[in-house]
Amino acid sequence: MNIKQIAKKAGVSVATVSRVLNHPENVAPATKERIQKIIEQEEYTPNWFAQGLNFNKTKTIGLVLPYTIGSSYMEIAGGVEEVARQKGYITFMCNMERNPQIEKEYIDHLITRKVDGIILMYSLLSDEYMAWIRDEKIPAVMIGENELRPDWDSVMVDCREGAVHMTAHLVECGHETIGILCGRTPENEIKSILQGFKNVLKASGKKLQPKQIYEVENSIEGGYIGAKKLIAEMTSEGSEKPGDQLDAIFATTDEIAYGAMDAIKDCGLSIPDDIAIAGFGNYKMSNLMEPKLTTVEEPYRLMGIYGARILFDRIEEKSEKKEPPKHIILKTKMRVRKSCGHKERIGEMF
Amino acid sequence: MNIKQIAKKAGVSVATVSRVLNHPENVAPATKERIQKIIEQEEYTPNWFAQGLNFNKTKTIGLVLPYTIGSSYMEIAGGVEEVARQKGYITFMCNMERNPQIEKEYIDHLITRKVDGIILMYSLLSDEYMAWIRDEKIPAVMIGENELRPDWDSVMVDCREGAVHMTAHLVECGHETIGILCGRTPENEIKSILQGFKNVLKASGKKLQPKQIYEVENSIEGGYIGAKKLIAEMTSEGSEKPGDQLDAIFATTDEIAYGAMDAIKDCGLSIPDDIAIAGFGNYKMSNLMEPKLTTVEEPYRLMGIYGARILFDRIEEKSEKKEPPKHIILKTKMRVRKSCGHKERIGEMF
DNA sequence: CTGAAAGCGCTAACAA
DNA sequence: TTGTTAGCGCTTTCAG
Repeated sequence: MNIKQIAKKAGVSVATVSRVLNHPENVAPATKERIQKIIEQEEYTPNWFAQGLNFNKTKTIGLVLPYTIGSSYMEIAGGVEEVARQKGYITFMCNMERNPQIEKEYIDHLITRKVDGIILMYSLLSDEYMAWIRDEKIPAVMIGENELRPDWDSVMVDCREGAVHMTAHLVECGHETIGILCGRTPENEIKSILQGFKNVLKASGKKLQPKQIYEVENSIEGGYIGAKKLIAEMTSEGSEKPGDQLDAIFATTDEIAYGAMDAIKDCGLSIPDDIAIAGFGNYKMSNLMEPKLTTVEEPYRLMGIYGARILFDRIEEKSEKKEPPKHIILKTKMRVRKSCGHKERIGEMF
Repeated sequence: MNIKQIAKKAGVSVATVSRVLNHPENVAPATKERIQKIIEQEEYTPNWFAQGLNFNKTKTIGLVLPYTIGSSYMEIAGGVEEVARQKGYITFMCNMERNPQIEKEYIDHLITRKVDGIILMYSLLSDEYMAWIRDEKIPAVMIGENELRPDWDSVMVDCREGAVHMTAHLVECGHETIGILCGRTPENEIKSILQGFKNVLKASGKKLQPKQIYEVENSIEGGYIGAKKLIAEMTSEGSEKPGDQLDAIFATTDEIAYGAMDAIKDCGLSIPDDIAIAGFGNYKMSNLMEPKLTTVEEPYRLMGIYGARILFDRIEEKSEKKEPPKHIILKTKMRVRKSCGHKERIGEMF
């Protein structure tokens, strides 16, 4: 059923039908009602392409994310999707598998498909490529970058501060030698965690040898392997107790922490008495680990919601006066549970 | 940049440009190359809407899912998305929040947007509504239905068999009284699990009172609350040990099992000595629980991959001769770990 | 308040 | 091999 047939059925011209769809105030009430009834009866919906050809708008956004697994990503995605749905938009899900090549291909697809806006989660794109997106004049917002891109709207988390709090907590719990398992985005996100970690250790006079810092895959397996290596590395020669030189492990991701916990247990060690463990993210399961994982909560869903709101503000923005880029920095929150051995202050801090 | 401008730059008609795009074999090599060079230079891409208006194809599919959280859903989604990407398609993610109203709205959106096909995960739609989708002549495949819809392509899991294996295992481990925590899709999916469970109990002469069967939200919280109630219900009057009449809990979902484990521990009970616990799904974390969770593995990713393949077969199918609906039934796999107290056969069964 | 007709960018049938 | 032109379904300007 197309507009012509509706027009014929109503005994009017296509222009009039189009008007009741787009400018109903310019149609005589009687005609309008008659046409509306027919539209309803026939379940007529304007052809998407024809409308697009005229309006160049799709009520569609693209969401590019690193993986489809991983609760943190999906919570952010859920936040985005919720806002989009409320606004009447529908969302393309683009799983780039943390591969910049795939990310680019997807963005090409999105632009070809005339999405009204794009959200880039933990993007891997170079600045040159971003410049190209800018040229396409399509609104985009970045979520989860850690290095600020001043030219782009973004939502980030103050990971450095989170790491500072956590490291301070670890020190306060009496841990002398703390190892760190760094995973996550290849280049940037761990940087600030590591920075916060180092600063606090330095300030509190704890030693930090290079071998205490370990880079791992951001996954349960990565955490397992990394912890095993770290423990092996931190064992005195001839000691029968593995990891005797290590008091605690700070994992830059809860997922890594899960794997590390498994590894510690596999070594016959107890958490937190032999080795304490701290995570980052506060994934849903962290509260069910044994012992329950002390971690830094990141407000994932909120990141998605804020990101989407900024995007829709841009989309609806009158193109004449563009506001300068917005940068939202969200705070983390300590979740002190049992895995770090803090005796008194179990509960929530900060 | 549009086709007209390219044509002018190349000194040819738009038809010729269109030809090098769609039927390059019908263009003289020299002209073709010249035009291609210009297309590349100008980074010209045909207008999506104009093309759509002619082809009525979008290289786009829609994926409707119950939630964006929950590793099982996202694994299925990941499988779909992978196949779609390989085929050059891009996927709309429609989170219906397990609400049939939202599901319908999304499907309307998808149809309006002229997607080439739709995948419905754990759909809540009535048969009448499905008939309406049929009228729109848009290919759709169902993933995760349990009641077979003979008219529709579908990928399902043989949950009944999985439940049979698990229940048999529980019995074999020596558990007399087994409670079951039913969650998941409101109406259908648990049905066959429950059926398998009942059959085995009956066959092995175990008792099964109504109070051993408990319906819960399909979530960690649901599992926690449900287990608490179940335990309370199954405690002898005057007993100081809660749940003394209960030997094991079968959760129809790993998520429910997680919550239940937490509840059991909170009661001061040990797993599996006081109460054993079994799950269903084999989510990623089940291997990290303490004790490690014995569960029935569902091949989630595969469900997505198969579903997508069927869909693309349909999409590419010559409309003349339609093949009859395909129904793929995937098998589950036992993952015997520690939470059920089986002493000898730790490892994999079946 | 309504209709005729041009145009959005592209494809393909038909002619040359 | 190439060009001309009629659509695809809709919106909107311009007349009436």
